[in-house]
Amino acid sequence: MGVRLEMRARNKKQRQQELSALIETEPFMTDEELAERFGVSVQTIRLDRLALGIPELRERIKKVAEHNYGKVRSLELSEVIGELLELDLNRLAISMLEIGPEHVFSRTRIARGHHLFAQANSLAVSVIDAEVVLTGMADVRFTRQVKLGERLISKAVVQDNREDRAHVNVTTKVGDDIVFEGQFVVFKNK
Amino acid sequence: MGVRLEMRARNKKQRQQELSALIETEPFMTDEELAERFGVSVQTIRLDRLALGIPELRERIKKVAEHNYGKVRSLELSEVIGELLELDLNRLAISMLEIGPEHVFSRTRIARGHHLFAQANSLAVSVIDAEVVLTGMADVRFTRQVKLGERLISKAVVQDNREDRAHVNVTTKVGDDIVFEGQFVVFKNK
DNA sequence: CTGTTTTTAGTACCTAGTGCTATTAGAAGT
DNA sequence: ACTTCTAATAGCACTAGGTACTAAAAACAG
Repeated sequence: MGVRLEMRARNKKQRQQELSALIETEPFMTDEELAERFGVSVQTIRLDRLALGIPELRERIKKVAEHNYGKVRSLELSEVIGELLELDLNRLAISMLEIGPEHVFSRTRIARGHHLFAQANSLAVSVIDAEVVLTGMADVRFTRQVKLGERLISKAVVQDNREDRAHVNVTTKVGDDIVFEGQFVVFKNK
Repeated sequence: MGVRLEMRARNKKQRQQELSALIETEPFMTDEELAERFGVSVQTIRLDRLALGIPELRERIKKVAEHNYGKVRSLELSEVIGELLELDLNRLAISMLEIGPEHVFSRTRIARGHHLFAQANSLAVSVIDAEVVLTGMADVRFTRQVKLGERLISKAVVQDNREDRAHVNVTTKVGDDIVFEGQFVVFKNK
């Protein structure tokens, strides 16, 4: 293997790496557009995709559609953020949330605080048995950074349950480490 | 117009209504599958779609994909939740967030607290000029319910900016009403 | 100049359609 | 019975954005 072959190979390799990255960030490009972008023929792009196992445009679009269809539902429309593991109304609730790429700062891979808050808050709200429950106040502490891939186990315990409001303490752990603590005051509208 | 003609027309009308509804809830069906479902020919389905202005499968998939793509990006991957209107580093920042259906409890159409928190938290973090900024503590109050369609204007003011941490006050309003107030303590990792 | 890799070109085929032009079935009006 | 209408069906040419395959050209190493 000589220098030029290595260089050619590197050109190909580099193009394929860039192609992967580009399609990841911008999945809605046809082979023709990609070919123009890289200054190669459409066939080369097809070969690259084949080599990299990247499906065709329509499959990519479909994937995004199906994926996000479920994701938006589970992230935004479900009653509890995360997966509800236990629920003893007016007493205690436990949920689990796995930190994925959508939860972290891309640069540091550390989870954004509001996702921990969201898990805790939605748990505090759902542990209370009433028609309408809304968060009134919250006092929260983020005691340790949470990284990509970690599993957050959140536990909400009802402290004081009055007619119109309740105090709920939530503690979130990763393994044995406490990463989040919060006191929530929630209001009930019967 | 006789009885039979009306009946035929009703059959057509009814089928078209059902078709609209079906495609709305299940947008990933081909004309062939739809034809089978309704016991008519593919051409009839095509005519129906034409009459109802329903685009073809691929366009429908694309729409879902693009829609959710932008949504997940703006909800989960952007640096600031909402739209950044002003940024004076280490002093003040303002953002706007319009409450859509993805932010509310479907039953009550009231915004979930963690979205207000997310807007405020991300603003408090982004107003600080440092390599890495993470939320350490937060003390928040939700002073008024926020309903679907309302626009939240969030204002973050830096109170105390030390070497390793800063105190940021955030106030969120809908029009002149204060709906959220929070004190955030953020930590800097230089 | 030869051998290898890389790239390009071209063909047949596929899906899920559009757009157009018949044709057929069934009922209504006369 | 004959015409007229609507609804439904059928067929054909064409499209985008591909797959899968074969063949040829280009680039480069030794």
